[in-house]
Amino acid sequence: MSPTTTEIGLREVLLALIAELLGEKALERGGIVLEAPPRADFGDYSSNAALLLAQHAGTAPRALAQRLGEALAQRLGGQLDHYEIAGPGFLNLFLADQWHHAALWQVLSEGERFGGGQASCPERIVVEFVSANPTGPMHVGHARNAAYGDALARVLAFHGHTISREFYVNDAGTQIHKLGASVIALMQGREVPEDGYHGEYMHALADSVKAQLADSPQAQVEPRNVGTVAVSLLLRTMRQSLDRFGVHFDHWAYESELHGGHPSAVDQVLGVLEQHGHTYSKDGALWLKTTDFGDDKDRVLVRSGGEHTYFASDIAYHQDKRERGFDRQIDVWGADHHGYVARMKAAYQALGGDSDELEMLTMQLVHLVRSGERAQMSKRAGEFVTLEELIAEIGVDAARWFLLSRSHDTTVDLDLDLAREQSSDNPVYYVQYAHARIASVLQKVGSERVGRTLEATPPGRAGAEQPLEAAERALVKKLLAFPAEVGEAAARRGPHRLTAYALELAQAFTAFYRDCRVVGAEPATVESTRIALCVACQSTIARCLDLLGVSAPREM
RNA sequence: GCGCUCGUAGCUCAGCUGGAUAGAGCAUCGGACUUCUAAUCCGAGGGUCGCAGGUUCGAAUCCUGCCGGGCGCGCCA
Repeated sequence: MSPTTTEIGLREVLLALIAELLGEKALERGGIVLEAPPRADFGDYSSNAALLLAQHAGTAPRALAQRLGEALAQRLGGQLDHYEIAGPGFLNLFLADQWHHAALWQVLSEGERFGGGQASCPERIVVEFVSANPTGPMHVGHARNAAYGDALARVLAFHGHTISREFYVNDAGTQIHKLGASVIALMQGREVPEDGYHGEYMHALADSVKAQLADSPQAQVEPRNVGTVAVSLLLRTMRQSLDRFGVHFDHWAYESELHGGHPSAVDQVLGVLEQHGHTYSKDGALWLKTTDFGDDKDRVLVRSGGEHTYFASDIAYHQDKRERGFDRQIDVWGADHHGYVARMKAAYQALGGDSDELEMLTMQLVHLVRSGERAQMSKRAGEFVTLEELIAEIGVDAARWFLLSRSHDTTVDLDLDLAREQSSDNPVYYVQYAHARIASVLQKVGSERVGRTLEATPPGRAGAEQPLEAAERALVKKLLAFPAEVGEAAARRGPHRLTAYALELAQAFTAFYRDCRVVGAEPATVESTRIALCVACQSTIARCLDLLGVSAPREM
């Protein structure tokens, strides 16, 4: 099959022509795009190449566009219907139905791989996300973090990278002591200390800890010990919740392990920093000179009392990830951590790392909206909406979809009423419904007929001469946009783009379904083309939903 | 006060490494149902892209200032 059949292929042809006409150097000028223009009368694809290269070529933009157009028309032959020069020098391409047919079969021939594996430079990437403190249940903010981190990991993996998902467990330090003290207080029927953990879940937790430690009364009064038991119980439920949410981790990294051994990982990393002269002592504490690397003040690593700060553990954890050989580290953090980015990047450089290899993405807040009113989450224990409650109320699919439909750096309003609605007003149901509808159509067609269509070799794929309906062309083009969407979603760390794309694709299919009957279409070649469209569209919708972690039901 | 971030339709948000008449969903209004799943579809209205300058052939997009919202500024985690 000719490489000119896909959107990407077209771009390659165009670039090759430019190199031939103007020399390789012309391509060094970036920004040349070939994209679906905003209006249909600007053609199927449009390029700004002439605008950008006119100066280099020493000709007027429109004249250069004309040259490119002529050369392209010669190269593409019957696949190009015609081209136009528009505005200041845009080259607009109007592709023939023959091209659309070829492109559709190209999509089908790629099968499961369609849109994936395009990363030009595959990397080993560790994505650390959620990492909720194991001192209480996860709330809606964690749900967003989980949905985002997981979808990002899926997108990056599909794009061609090797991904490890990690959850960093803060199971050391004073908070565990506090948790233990709080549980002990409850077990003994006392009030929870002022600075302890309150909240409804603590009572059930205390009961569970008590049951676990029933046969060792002494162990029930040691805060650190009780805290550790409580953490393991909480972690178990967190893991279960995440499991139900469709989020799985490859590795659970425990902060406590960074403190074990002689010397511990933390001690070792402090040694490295000291050795490179990035630390100093002041007021009895050990400081890291993060200001040398762009932070606005230096940070404490070891407090004057001798305890390590959380920061010190975190540096050790990032060093550990470096030593495990990842090319890139992505941390997905809560909104309240954004002030932490500069110091962590500084520390990473102090370790000898390249700060570009470390990306810290901070998630903005989630507001729940119910009956048009914002249900603010309170930080006060016990009043937040938990991940479990969110799943119970709107289900995993809707929860993930809505949490993922916005960019991670903007606050999101989650409308619980809309999310729960099972109608076309609800985007997630609309997309799933399109998928189920295709499954139904294909079932009506029959697997034997579908198989016959897909197995036909190119010459047997008659129908390439059949003119296409507008809705068919539009659907082919929407399908072809998928690889670029995946590429953008991966490059910009923005899986939310795929929710928008999935909706557009579902809309394109629905328009096609309205205008073009599939089952029994005459002649058989037309039916074959439509079956092919259904198959390609179904698998692309399914792929999109899978990348988002949303199910793609075959019937609804 | 300092730092980061956001400000786009009535609402929630895309678009932001500069491109043509700024998009989607919801809401509103007007239409369509002897269908391959109506859990649907078609159409319409709705915008000084916070404000003001600057850069240029061209700015929602880049730069500066201002206004407004959010978050963070500990030898807490």
